[in-house]
Amino acid sequence: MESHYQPAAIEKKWYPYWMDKGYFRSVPDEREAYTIVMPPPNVTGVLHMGHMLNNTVQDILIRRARLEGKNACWVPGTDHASIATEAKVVHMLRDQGIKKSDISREEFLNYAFEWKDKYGGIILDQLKRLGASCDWDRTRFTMEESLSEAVIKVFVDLHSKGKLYRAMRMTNWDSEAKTVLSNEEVIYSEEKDTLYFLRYPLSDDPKNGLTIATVRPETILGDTAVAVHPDDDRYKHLIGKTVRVPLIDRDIPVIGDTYVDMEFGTGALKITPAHDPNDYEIGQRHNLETINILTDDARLNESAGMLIGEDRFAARKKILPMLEAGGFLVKTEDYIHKVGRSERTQSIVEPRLTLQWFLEMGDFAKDALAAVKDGEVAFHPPQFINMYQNWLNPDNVRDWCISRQLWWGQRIPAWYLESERETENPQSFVAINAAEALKKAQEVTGHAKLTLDDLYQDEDVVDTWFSSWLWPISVFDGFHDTKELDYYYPTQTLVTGWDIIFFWVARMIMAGYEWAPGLLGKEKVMPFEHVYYTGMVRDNKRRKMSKSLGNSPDALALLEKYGADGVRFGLLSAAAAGNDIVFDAPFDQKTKSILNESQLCDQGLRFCNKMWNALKLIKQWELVDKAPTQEAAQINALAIAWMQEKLAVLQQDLTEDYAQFRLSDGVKRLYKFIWDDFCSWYLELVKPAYGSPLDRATYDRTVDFYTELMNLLHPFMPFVTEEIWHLLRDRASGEDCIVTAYPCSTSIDPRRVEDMDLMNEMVSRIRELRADKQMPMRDTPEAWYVHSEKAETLFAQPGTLALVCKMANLASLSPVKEEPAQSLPVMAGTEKLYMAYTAEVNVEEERQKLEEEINYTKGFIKSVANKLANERFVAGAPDEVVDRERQKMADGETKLKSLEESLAALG
RNA sequence: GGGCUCAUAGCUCAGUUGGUUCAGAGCACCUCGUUUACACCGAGGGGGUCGGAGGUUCGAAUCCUUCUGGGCCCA
Repeated sequence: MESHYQPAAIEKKWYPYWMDKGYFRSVPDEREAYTIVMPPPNVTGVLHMGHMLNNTVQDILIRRARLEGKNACWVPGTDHASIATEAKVVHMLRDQGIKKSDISREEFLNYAFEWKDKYGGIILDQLKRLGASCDWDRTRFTMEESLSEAVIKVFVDLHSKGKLYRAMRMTNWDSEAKTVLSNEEVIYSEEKDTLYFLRYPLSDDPKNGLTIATVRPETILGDTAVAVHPDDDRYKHLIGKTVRVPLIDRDIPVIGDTYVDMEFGTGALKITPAHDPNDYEIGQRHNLETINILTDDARLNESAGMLIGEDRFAARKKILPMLEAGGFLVKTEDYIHKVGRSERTQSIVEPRLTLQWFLEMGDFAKDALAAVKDGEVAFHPPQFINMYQNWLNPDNVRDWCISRQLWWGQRIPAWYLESERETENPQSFVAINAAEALKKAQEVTGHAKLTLDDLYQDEDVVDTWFSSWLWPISVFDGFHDTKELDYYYPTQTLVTGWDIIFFWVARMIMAGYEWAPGLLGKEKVMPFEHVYYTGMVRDNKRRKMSKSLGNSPDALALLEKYGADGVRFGLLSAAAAGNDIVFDAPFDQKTKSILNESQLCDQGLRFCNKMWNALKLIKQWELVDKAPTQEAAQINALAIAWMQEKLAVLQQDLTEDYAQFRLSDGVKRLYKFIWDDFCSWYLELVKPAYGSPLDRATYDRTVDFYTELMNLLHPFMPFVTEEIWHLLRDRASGEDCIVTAYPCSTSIDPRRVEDMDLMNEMVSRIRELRADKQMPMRDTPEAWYVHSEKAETLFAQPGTLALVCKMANLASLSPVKEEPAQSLPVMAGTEKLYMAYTAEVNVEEERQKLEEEINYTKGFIKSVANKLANERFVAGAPDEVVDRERQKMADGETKLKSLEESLAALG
């Protein structure tokens, strides 16, 4: 056997093996289903730390369910990611010298699908390296035919229910990509700008006027009012009058609105409803005219009245000297404010009114909120309900703009009359295809002779979330056929990041309650029972790890270096549910780039090595039928009984960890158990003396224990556990760790643990004393214990004395009444022991140590006594707390007595 | 501006209805050690007034108020 654990070869071996055996495959049967749908990563994605964490968690839950004998089904897939993918394809085409505007929609989509086929599966292959046990036969893609059909069906359904409408809305406009951006596609950051102070003369008294402050002087051409605070003494007399917009001499009213911040700028605010979201709202309140002065690529249009055709920034440069010449520019100030830029093109986002499809969210939000409040969908950790509630309460919820000006996505199934192409809000005909739309158009207009040529389809596609909100239903083709949906839905657990709690989680809940009842004929059907939120993976500066920042280590490099088990351990041990995790990959100061290193993952790899060596130890023992000595037999019996008891408790604790989704605690618990309890204590207990063999019965039990531990650890670290599981015993075909349910140990007698804890304490204290006196390992001194009820009960059990001797390396341990000559005392809890010590004792040093401990113990007793003397404590605290205090008092006094005796004995 | 969340050892975090005079773990650091599974190891050790201030309570890391400082969402 290799001296060190080698993850690479072992991981390469098991994954294909599991696949060949079909262990990841799920088909409906009579067993209980445990279903997880993977949050589909973007087809453009490459594996990053967030994916690894998220999918490790899902894999743990699925493997655990599989081991519990459930029909575990984990559905993988990818998301078409409209904007990101379209940007990638546009970029690729540009590299080939093809402009998007030069090709047709169909041609573009061909290129896009080609791109998807080539790169879209990369991330899924990377997940295999991590050990993800998905049912790959079920891999879905949000743009494939069945899932797209579902999107269209749902759109038509919502339209027929009257929940869709088309309206002008202030949207984030990317004037370079010529598309509306969703809020999450806009990145805000502080930028330096200039605040221009402009004077607007009063219409009826041009010598007077008021001064406003703006960072966008070119937009004055779209002004339709100036607003002041109604309580502002400087201006309130002007409300109702009109002022004149500089350069174009348009008269606009001065209005009063409490939105205005009197402290900011001059306290007077120019209102440009077409180009600012807040101004738009104020405009709505005061029935102001809305003048759009920009084209879709952010040039001034005819409505501006001047500088027509100039880009918005060029226009700003040109208008300033004109304002200055006209005496309107009062002054300028440097100004730092948040500017929104397009995530894709970096261009400054232009607020713009566009005609968009909207979905009414009021009823949806109500249902989705109720589902979580009533506990039908449980959040882990539960505090995320607060955020969810905040999002969905009626005051905050906003209708969902679902249209996107892109080609890559499901095209909106709405048709319009060619004859109304230029009108402001043409009537629409929504249907699952053009033929149906034509029928509708013929009916509605009364023109039976309309042909397809008289109609044109909406150019836009729906938001990607409008397909992914159907994911838990559509991956089972639920809108087409409910055979699989009946079995797998509702799914059990959704594992995702809290950053998409509203975009995705809430919307899936909405879709679930909207369509699953009709499809399945059930009253209320949630898409999942539990939502487990993982934290964001951040770097050591607490920034979210992302490709654009370059602060994420290379996932594949980490897998290479530490093995999948090591990385899984590292990620998970740092990841308490919901809390963000700071990943420890260090920065290289020279190159300023992140290193593909991690102490946490290294700890995981070392853990694998520890287990590997424990296996080596067990495998090298020589076996005989009967233990060579009675003492060995007795020690082994004690060790086995203890381990059995500990394992029963471990199983209970782990069950609780899973129930509460405390997976990080679970893996740490196993780490401690295997390292400390199993390796450092149990294996040392049963380890035969040098040159001696081990009895076969103990060996078998030891292999049983280790097997059980591998089963328990398997969901967390699948590869190393499968390997060790197989090397522990010869296995029949079809017998594998991944599918072998573990037997349930039951607790027999908790005293076994208490007794062992006491012996462990004694051994530790003696080892400490030996270390303190620098006693070599080969020395085996005699030792004694002082009579007490506890000690007598313990040592009456066969093998206990031998056990302490073996572990503390003592020649003997026997009862004693007086302090033996040439010995040193040691306390283990309330029990006193002596160890033979023949070398010179530094009396002064020993005295000082004892005095320190006596002082401490006295202080301890005093504090407990104070507590017990307090009537309100004795009366108010629960009985068990008071009893515990009394026990502490008694133990403290016993200990104090022993210590004082030792001090006296020093002379 | 509204809301959520966090602050515990040098670092990253536990601390589950308030109850030990030990506030835990891992890593890092220091000392010692090659004892026949493992130096990717073992045995020890240093290191915390639980962000500050006030309050409730017999008792507060834990509950309340407030302040400070991070992170995030929305506007």
